[in-house]
Amino acid sequence: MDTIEGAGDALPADVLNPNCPSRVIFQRIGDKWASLVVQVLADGPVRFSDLRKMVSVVTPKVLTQTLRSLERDGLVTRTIHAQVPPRVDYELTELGRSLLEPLAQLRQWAESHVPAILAARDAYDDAQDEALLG
Amino acid sequence: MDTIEGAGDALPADVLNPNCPSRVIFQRIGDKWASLVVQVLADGPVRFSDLRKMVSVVTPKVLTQTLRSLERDGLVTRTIHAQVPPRVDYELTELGRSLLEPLAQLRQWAESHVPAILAARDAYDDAQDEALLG
DNA sequence: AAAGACGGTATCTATTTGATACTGATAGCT
DNA sequence: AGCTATCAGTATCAAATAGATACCGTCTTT
Repeated sequence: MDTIEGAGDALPADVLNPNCPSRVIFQRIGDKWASLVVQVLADGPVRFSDLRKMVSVVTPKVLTQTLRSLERDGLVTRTIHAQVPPRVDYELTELGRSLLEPLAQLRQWAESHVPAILAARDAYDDAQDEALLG
Repeated sequence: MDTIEGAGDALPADVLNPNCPSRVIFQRIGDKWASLVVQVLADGPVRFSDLRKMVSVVTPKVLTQTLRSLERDGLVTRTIHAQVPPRVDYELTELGRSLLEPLAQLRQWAESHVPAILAARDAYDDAQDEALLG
């Protein structure tokens, strides 16, 4: 397989090509809200208003955008129930569910390394302050 | 542990709290360029200009921003060599290296599911077009 | 008749990202 | 001496994205 010079063999050249599909997908996973929504849907269908409560502080516009793109990518289904008041359920597809495991591992990493990262931030910011104040 | 009502027990309430540290970290991981840079640094130190070539299309400003925040979070070190022309090497810290594994798994997922996602996109877009054209 | 639940959309502003041009130090060439 | 190139970034401005806030239509309940 082709590799980028200097990058070693671990990373296929593809990932670095801006037109490469896996890069596109990596950006979807990296979307600010998408991975959070996926995890919230882990246990079954959730309706729009409940999603808003669970993924607090997200505005309805942005939540809609997020859900639309997840739907477009086949990770989530949207089901309208003909009721009043309306009920729209969002649910993970098989594909969406398959994403839960790698996401959970990433979350695990995050949770176990939060202290180290926050400590690093504090140290860095302190150093910056000192440099500014002389 | 506290959980959000309706979310099941798999997801701790913390992750949904906007002030929760793990959410902050999740956004860093989800940063558009950060995870890419980390993976490019997997095999050892890389200098700024090489990073630009490898993570193609990223502008120097954005690359600098990305590197600064990775440095702040203790994932990357920045070493200036007193040379001319200047040489600045970026290298993963132990903490940064520990992120490689979960990232690799995510990438693996991405690569093996690209076809399904692209197919879903095409189908979705076709359906949209049809709806518009009547 | 009035108010509320629900799933959004519309509009406007603030923040982030990106394109492009440029800087300062020095080395090597002519 | 003057010209050009390398390198690691900044500066400046435009474009895309995220976010705050207000509003809509349908129906039910009070």
